[in-house]
Amino acid sequence: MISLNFKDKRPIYEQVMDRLKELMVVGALPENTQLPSVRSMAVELSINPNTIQRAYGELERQGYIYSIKGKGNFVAENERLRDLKIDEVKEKLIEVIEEARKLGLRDEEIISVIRQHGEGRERA
Amino acid sequence: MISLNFKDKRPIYEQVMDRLKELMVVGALPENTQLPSVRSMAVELSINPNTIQRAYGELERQGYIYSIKGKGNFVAENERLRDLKIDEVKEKLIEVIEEARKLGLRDEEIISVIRQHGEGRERA
DNA sequence: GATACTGTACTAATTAAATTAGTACACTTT
DNA sequence: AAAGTGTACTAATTTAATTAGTACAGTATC
Repeated sequence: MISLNFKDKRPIYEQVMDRLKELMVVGALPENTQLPSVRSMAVELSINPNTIQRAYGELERQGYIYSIKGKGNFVAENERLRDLKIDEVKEKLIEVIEEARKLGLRDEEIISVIRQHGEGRERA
Repeated sequence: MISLNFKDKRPIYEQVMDRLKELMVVGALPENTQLPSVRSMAVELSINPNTIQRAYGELERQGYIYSIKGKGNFVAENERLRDLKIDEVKEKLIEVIEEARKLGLRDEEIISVIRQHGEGRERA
């Protein structure tokens, strides 16, 4: 389900979070799906259960999953998921835009970067 | 010239780099200006000279400054600076755009975020 | 040449954060 | 009761950033 990139110097729990978010948002993990248990996921990735626990805990805090003691961790509702992730991306986008403007780039220049980079995804 | 934010959990050398980049690109530090020596900057910020050395070394590697042994570190040419920073930001922008598209956002939606956020900077 | 700056390189010690290790306890299902 | 689940907690380890200290080379000035 997940594979780790050890070249990446970000913390493991963060990589796990990002990968799970992607799978959830894309629909590979539908809403209310039960995620692998903390222990089994740890075995699968050959890392410590505490690290998974941390990832799950953060994901729950952010609203991506919900957990039921004794039962497991489950994917949150689809609508919720998409909104959460879109908000995250918009946040990032705004940060970059502000940085670009500090450099004196005008909106039209920024937008042209988007258009020039984007090819063939419009009708997807 | 620089002040550190200890709440920020990014490495100090990275904060120093970003702040200097900003000062250089904005023009507060014109091209060929001599930067504070490794040792004096360290005293000013109450941190270790090695940390400044690392920041300067990285800045040179990235092309923002050039150093002359025995003389000091100096701000690179203006044209160079702006291009470097703009490339950085465009890189970041493209990453965010790609993430946004994965979520199914169309270019028009992304662009509308930019326009809605940007107010009053068009004529700056 | 001597002095006092500058950059640069290097090793060792310290600090802080992530990760691991191990244990314990509560809840659910069978 | 047994076997799974989540959760909390402390302690040890590992890793990266930072500090500490020293050394050496180039520049400028006297």
